[in-house]
Amino acid sequence: MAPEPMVSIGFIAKRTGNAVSLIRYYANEGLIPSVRTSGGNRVFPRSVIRRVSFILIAQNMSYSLAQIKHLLSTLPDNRTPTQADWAKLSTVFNRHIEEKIAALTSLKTSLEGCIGCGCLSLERCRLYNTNDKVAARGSGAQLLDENVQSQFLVSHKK
Amino acid sequence: MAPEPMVSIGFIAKRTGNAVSLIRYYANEGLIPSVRTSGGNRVFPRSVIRRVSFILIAQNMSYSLAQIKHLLSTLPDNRTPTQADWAKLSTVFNRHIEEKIAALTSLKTSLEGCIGCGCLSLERCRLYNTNDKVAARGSGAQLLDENVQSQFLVSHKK
DNA sequence: GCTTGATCTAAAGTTAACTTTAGATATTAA
DNA sequence: TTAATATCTAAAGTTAACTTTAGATCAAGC
Repeated sequence: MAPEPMVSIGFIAKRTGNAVSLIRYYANEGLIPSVRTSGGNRVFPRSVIRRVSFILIAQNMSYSLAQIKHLLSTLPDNRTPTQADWAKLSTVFNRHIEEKIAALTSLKTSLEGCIGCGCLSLERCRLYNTNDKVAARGSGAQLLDENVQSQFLVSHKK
Repeated sequence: MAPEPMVSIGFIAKRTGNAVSLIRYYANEGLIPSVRTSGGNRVFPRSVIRRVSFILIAQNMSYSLAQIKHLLSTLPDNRTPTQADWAKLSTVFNRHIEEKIAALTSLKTSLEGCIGCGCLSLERCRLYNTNDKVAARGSGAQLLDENVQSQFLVSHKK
């Protein structure tokens, strides 16, 4: 295989629409691979653009950087990821997306059933499978559990 | 209407599964209404349980507290929200859920089409409508725009 | 060779969303 | 009434995810 062309940090920043400081931050955090020029500047394989874009998408899905780092660890650091590498990662990711869609769909149904109508009964309102396995933000945030959602949907019962 | 029974901060905390400090924090931030006893302790209408639960659900959907405060502003502060009050809020919220589901579905389709298969062409991969109107975290986080996602999905093109 | 712009490091600053602490008062239960 | 428990305030601390700053070096074009 031909060696992949290396690009500067500014190039990555521009191509992904981010600040240079963010790319440097990700590099320091070990989220994206880089090597140094003889002068000490970082250079990146072009494929890092994909990696950064993946990070942004995953963040949008409420993954923490720690979780993303873990996800990305299935990609090789020492060579450019192949189609197969990305496909493997994609499979895991896809399952998370599906779970998230299912959770939202369930939440929507519950809201419609419980708030939209005049329903006041716990029996009809109780959620079954609304847990969101994906979202979780480090310290403060908790996963919503069934308990919480039930209370939201049922608390009008005196 | 019979006056709604008032409950303590500890009661709200326990019922919603949160720390007392969080309930106090929300009260201070104006996210939930409260009044004081003669001694200075906060007391809440029971309906605040719903409100807190709503906050947790909305946070799980990546709303910031500022956005949630805005959403909740359609609920009356001076009286217990009626079914109709919640239904109105629910309508807005429901639309956001639908948008989010649509965005995730689109992302999923794109991932399957672009990464799962051997597709390398920009034409077949480009996303059209994946913007997520809901998520946005104050300072650091950006909305994913079409640009970023395209780059992720297409960057293997040399 | 020189100037200009890009990049470097290390450390400090920022924001959101909380929690923790300390010391004081309120409330409840015996 | 008294002890135990709950709550209060104000201020400081915490964590994640960044950005900003300052002063120095690198790299590119003329």
